[in-house]
Amino acid sequence: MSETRVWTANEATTDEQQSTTDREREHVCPECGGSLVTDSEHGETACRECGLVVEEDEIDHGPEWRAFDASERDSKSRVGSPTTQMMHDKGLSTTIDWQNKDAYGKTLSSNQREKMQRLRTWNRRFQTRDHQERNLRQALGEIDRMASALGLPETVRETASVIYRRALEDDLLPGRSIEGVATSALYAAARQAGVPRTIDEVARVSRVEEEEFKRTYRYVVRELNLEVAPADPVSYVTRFASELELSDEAERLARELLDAAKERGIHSGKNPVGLAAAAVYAAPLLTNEQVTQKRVSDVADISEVTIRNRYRELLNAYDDADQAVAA
DNA sequence: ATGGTTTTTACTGCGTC
DNA sequence: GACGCGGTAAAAACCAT
Repeated sequence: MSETRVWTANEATTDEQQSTTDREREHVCPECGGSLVTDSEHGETACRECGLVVEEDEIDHGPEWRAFDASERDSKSRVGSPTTQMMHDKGLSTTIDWQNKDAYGKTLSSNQREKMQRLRTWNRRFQTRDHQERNLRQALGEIDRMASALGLPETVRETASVIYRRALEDDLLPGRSIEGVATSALYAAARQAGVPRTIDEVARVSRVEEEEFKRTYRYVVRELNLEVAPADPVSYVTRFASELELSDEAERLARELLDAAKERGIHSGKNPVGLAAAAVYAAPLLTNEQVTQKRVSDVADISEVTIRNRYRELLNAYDDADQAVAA
């Protein structure tokens, strides 16, 4: 899988660095041998004779947004955020031309020139002062986008934006990416709201690499003294169960297993996601549904080994609890 | 930096379909 | 023979100090 990606990447670079002779060769129509003419504006090369369009859109007009799997995400996430592309000029802000000409190309009177100069000054001030605003707006846009992708409610987005603002005010941004901090804010907010998403889930919809995300998250939590309690394993059960298409009975059992484990204090120090994964693996065993460790491992992003270790503990704790009840 | 704990990776053997 | 499961050892990641 990664083979393919590397291959593609290599192709792309060699393409870009293609020698002029190679380019020359491509200026002959493969269909009729006629000469090709390139319309650079549209990045389209067509044959003058037969009209065959050889290459459409060879020029990259913008970033690739969509990633269809993990490896594509890796290769595409290098692109920046939309706003770096959309910076003021492409967006809504106005730029005032430096030439002292009006719209018809006539030169302006000295009176008008002074006026324009003042406008330019204000425009520039406005734009620089706006820098923080834009930063914030982009971050909030990112938070919104990711929250939607993760199905997180409005309240979580609000919490996330509050966290982000605090990070901004405390000068935590210099040295980190807007996306990274935005991602971290959202992850923290979701956990605080009791609707946690796994690190993998969040990383999957984020534009930053998982490593950077985790690093930034730790940093933000520390610097802002955020109080983020360990996630409750139960809060993952519903999602995992539905992804695995478990019966309601099994899902209920999974919660029960976790409750039993909680009472026995199996928890401390263990990854809550691992516990949840183990529960949604163990529960269907008891209800005679077939779910493989592999499937759970894929859904929860937890290794099969960990699932094995945890689910034994879960079942033991459950049995103990049973006996306690019976006695 | 360090040490202790947890998780992952990689490899193995065993039983079943 | 592939698949699911289980165990193990060593590496890696994580966390508090």
